[in-house]
Amino acid sequence: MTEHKPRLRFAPSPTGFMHIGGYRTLLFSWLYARHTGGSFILRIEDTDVARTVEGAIEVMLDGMRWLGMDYDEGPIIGGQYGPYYQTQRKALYQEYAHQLIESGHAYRCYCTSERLEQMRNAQAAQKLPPRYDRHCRYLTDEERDANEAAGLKWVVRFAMPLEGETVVHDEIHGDITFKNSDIDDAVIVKSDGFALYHLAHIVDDHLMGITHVLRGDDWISSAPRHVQIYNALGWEIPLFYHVPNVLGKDKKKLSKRHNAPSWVELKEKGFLPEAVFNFLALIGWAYDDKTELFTREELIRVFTLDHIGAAGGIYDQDKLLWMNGVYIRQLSLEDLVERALPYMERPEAEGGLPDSVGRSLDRQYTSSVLHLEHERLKTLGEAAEVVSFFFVDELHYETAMLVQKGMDIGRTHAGLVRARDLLNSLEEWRHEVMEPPMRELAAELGLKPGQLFGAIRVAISGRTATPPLFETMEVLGRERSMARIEQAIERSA
RNA sequence: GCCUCGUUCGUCUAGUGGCCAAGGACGCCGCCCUUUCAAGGCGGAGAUCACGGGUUCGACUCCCGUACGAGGUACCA
Repeated sequence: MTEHKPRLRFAPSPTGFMHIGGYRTLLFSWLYARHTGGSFILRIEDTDVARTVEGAIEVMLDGMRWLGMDYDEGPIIGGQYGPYYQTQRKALYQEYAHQLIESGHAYRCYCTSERLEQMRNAQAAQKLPPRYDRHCRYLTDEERDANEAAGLKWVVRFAMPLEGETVVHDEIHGDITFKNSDIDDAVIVKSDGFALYHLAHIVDDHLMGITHVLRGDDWISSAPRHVQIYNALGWEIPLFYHVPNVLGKDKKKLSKRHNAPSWVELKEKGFLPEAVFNFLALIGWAYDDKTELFTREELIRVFTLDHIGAAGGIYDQDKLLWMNGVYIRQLSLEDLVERALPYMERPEAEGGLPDSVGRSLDRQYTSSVLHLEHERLKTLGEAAEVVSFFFVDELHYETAMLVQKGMDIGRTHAGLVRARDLLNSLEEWRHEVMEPPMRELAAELGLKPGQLFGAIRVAISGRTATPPLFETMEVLGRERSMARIEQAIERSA
């Protein structure tokens, strides 16, 4: 019944940790599958055993989970088109490789890597494009038998048509035409018997009934080879969408070493997955000329493939930061506390509160602290730093910070003394109660509110920027606030 | 080198022949609000739509070329 529904796949290879650009392409496929009610399949392209990195798949799957993307068929959960690891499909590829050889579309190549290297060097010297010279394509039966008898190792190469053109129909770029003579005979099965991407993904996509292939546009150059293989096998070609890659600030393809964060880093910095999800959807895709804040459900509803652009987009962390702030502000206070707590409670070295602060944090108190900081936060990760003065016993600041613009140490001291006395005389420790008389005091002292309040702000927090002063003091508590003002009075004496 | 793709404000982008002397957002600047910092409101700078030719009554939108950028050119994906 889902037979004619779209089936999309994402096929990562576990050769490293996938960066955020990979998730963007994954997101597009996932969104479209969900938009159409089709299926989303995950397939692990692990044929390059030598480069496989331990744990890469798990981290990748965790990233999907973090971002809120599920899949209908794939590793762990399986599915009716499995297995979903290419290393477990080896026999399948060999079968089709054999079929291609039988039909004359592929051949065994016995060239050694030494010979190939020599050949390429010679081509480079003559400024020719490096291309396999098809030496083994034209071996006689006798030569072939001799090679086999000698037990030479071989690979399978796909025999590209020598003449003519291949047109790749791409839903984003339109038709792209290649001269067949520009494309050499690629290896499709290695000497260890494993198929390469060029063969494996075609066999899999076909057998798994994939209807839409979304992949990075760096695949365009090998796409003509793929259509030829589809043709040779007599299979229907899925719709191709070569989506633009996400670029780094230097406009180069993202690479983990270089300029791309992994989802783990984003999580550690305290970006919300829903913000990252929203942000990612907007690189290379746009709904209209103004809407850019979307919930997951909205995105699923409005996401279509025809709005994907053709040009590569740069990953702009500043905008992500802004969007994350928007999402944080939309959180209820309870949610904020719930989600910020783990960040605040991690070790100081990892960005948490100073280790001197006992864990676990008092929820009620943290909640009132976060209430004040809510609209000021851009990431969950920065919470600890910004609110630490609420939790710490000792404040560290330069005495000079107490002195506000247009003030001197003497007047500051005097102001603090008068403020202390006034505050001490208050019946209630609520900001509405503190503020009016404090304003009067400032006026009486001939000071601007900021001059008096600024000094107190530094006294109670050790900082020049905090949430509104009296609310801060209310949360900090009477004891602690007065003790800190007292200290400031001593320091400024 | 060869092949291919791409090119609208610094960045993400809207724009599918007239609605565009190009709209939104981030960032930046200024003003307002204001006890600081944010948030919010208002305003501003910022793109001769890479350049040059066509096609057309009319082009950011179609075609060709050039430049620049990127990708590919592996028994990697």
